[in-house]
Amino acid sequence: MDGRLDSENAESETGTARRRLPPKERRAQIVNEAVRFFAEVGLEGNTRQLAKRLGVTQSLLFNYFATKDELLEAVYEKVYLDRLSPDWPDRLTDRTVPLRARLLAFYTEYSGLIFERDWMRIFMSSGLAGAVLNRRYLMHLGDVILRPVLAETEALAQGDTRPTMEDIWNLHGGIVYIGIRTHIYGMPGPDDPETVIAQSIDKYLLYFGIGPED
Amino acid sequence: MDGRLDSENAESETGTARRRLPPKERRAQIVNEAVRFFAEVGLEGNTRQLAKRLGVTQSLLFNYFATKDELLEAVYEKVYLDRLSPDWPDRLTDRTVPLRARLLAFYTEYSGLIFERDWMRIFMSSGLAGAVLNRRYLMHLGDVILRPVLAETEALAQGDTRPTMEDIWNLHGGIVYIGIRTHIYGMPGPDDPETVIAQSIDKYLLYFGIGPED
DNA sequence: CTTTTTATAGATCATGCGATCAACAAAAGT
DNA sequence: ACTTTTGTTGATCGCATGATCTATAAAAAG
Repeated sequence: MDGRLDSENAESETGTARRRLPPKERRAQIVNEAVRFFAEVGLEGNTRQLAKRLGVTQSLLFNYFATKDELLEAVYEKVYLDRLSPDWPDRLTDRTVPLRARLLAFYTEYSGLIFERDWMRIFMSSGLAGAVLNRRYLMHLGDVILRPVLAETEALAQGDTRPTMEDIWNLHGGIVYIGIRTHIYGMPGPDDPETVIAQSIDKYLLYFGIGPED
Repeated sequence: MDGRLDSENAESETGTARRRLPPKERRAQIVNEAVRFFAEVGLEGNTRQLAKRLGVTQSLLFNYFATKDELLEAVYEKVYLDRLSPDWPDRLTDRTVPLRARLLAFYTEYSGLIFERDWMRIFMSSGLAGAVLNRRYLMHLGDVILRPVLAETEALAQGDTRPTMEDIWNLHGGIVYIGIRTHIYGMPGPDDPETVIAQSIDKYLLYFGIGPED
């Protein structure tokens, strides 16, 4: 259950065969395992268990991070970083491609990135804890993704109902909720998320009178 | 900040004017405050702080609940109970009323109940912690609300795309996500949630070719 | 008024946790 | 080979927390 050893950590059962790693490497190793660990047990998981998983002393952790909070910050950064690739604003506003195709491309890729247990759980935990990075991430998402989507929808909307940011949040929320259901609540999810995502987008576009090929 | 006294708890500044309450009353008082407390600080909030809020000794808590977990169970029950009034299955399937009106009635009332900080945060915390009550609640919701909605939609759907449970979850998730955004992530929400809810429902119905008056 | 009951307080225990520090040993430098 | 550097350990501190237990006093019972 717990005596989990990293295969690379060749500690034999006899005693402590200590391995020295270059600081960068060890730090990365710690953060990587910490992501998985805190995602599983919550942010209040204790450092001793984490150290045990790493096959390392608890005190070693404090050689790389002054406090547990500092370690958690590193976890947040690791998790949040590069989750939104910087070319999406451009791709979402590339009007040579139908809006439906753009949205579909974004949300299939994005959902592939975030419908992941570690990410989902840490994002939710840190959100509950009021982490600043959390809000920053959502603001960023609003700026570089949702706002462009709003502009693109506005440019194509046919009826008299104009889209608002709330419509985009609604689209977004409906999709993200799939991940919440499965990874936070532990409920069974859809067999094929892509289909569900495509339908979400179609519902959204239909409401504003936008056809699949614009 | 903390020296919060219940108005009914007339402890003067001089010393301990202890008040004896009938067990049922005190128990209820503890659970009520515990809901607010754990919603704020998370499920790992400590019993001493909670006791302080109640103007009561920490040891008293353990006179009413053998363990902290038992107290948390009581908190879950208190929070989850009567959140879904039992007449909704009937009202949702009452075909003398247009489906749009039924959905609107349900979600305006339901959102009024769940778009509340305490509920939202405890539901999310307990979900993350893997509480059984959480999954039970969602199964229940699926059975008594979402499944009927699916049946009603099926009966009225016009096009060739048939609705599935995932469509209902998508509608539901998009609406619930409003509460998550505001109360878990601490982001600003819509000025008027009812409008957003109405639009969600309209999107949903439009997709299946169902008019506002059926 | 007296006795009995019991809700509550106060002190304390046991443990788990974050954090510290001196000693050790594996590399790196010479 | 010897010295220096530094990644790592092991022991330990201080504190917070859940839980226990006995004494107390407010009601209830007689």
